[in-house]
Amino acid sequence: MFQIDRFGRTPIYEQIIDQTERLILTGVLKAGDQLPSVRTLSQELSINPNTLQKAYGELERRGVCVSAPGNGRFVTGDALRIVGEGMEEQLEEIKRIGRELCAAGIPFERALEAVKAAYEKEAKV
Amino acid sequence: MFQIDRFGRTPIYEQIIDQTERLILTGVLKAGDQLPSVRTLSQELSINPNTLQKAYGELERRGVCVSAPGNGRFVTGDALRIVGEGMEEQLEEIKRIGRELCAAGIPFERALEAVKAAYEKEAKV
DNA sequence: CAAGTGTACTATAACAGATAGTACACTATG
DNA sequence: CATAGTGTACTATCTGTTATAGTACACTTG
Repeated sequence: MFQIDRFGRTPIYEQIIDQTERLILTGVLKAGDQLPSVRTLSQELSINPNTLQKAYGELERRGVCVSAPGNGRFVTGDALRIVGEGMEEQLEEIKRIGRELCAAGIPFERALEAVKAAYEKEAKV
Repeated sequence: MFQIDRFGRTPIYEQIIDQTERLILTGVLKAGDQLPSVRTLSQELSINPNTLQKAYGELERRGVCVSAPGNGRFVTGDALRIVGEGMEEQLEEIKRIGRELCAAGIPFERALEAVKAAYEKEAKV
């Protein structure tokens, strides 16, 4: 369910956050679903419980999940909307890269193809 | 000529690298041009000479510039080509984000508009 | 009560980024 | 030659982030 890359630059706790949000976006995790517990997932991924706690804490701060102490941690009803809103920033990132590509003389068609390919590939999956 | 953001996540030396390459892409810095010296630029930006040395060292490793000890540091003839080739990675980044946008339910048109807007904005400048 | 949950806390290690300071070698210029 | 300005090398230190280890406590369900 989760895949950790220990050698990349992105910290583990960020990978957890990203992948959890991704699971919500793709509908694998729905409102009310229980997230894997800190202990079990930390064992499964061979990471420290504190690292996981940090990731879950951030997701909670964003309103993506809530904790029920003694019970578990669950996806909120707003999770999908909240995660979706974060995509506006991604659009800004695309614009930033787009300007660089233009400055580099990369034709608009190539940038367009990249986005198109991404949508076609994602749609298949 | 250079703008440093001390509060963002991107390290200073990476900002120097990015901005130098950007200046080459936009034609502000051409083959044979001298780069600002380690001492003067470090004073101007209020950063440590070592930090600048690190940035310049990486640019040199990439073949973007060469150092002439006792004389200065200059943009190479291959600089524009080398920097341009790095743009392939940016296209991959766009694909990655594109897939996320698709998963988030952002319509293809919106992603397309973002790229289009970037190219139009850059072309004006 | 027992097991499983979240939470809090301290301590430690490792690493990256940045700074400070010093010293040396080279080149162009006056 | 002397000087100023250039690149280079090196050590040491500081800071913040990331990750780990270990312990302890509180809560809920069965």
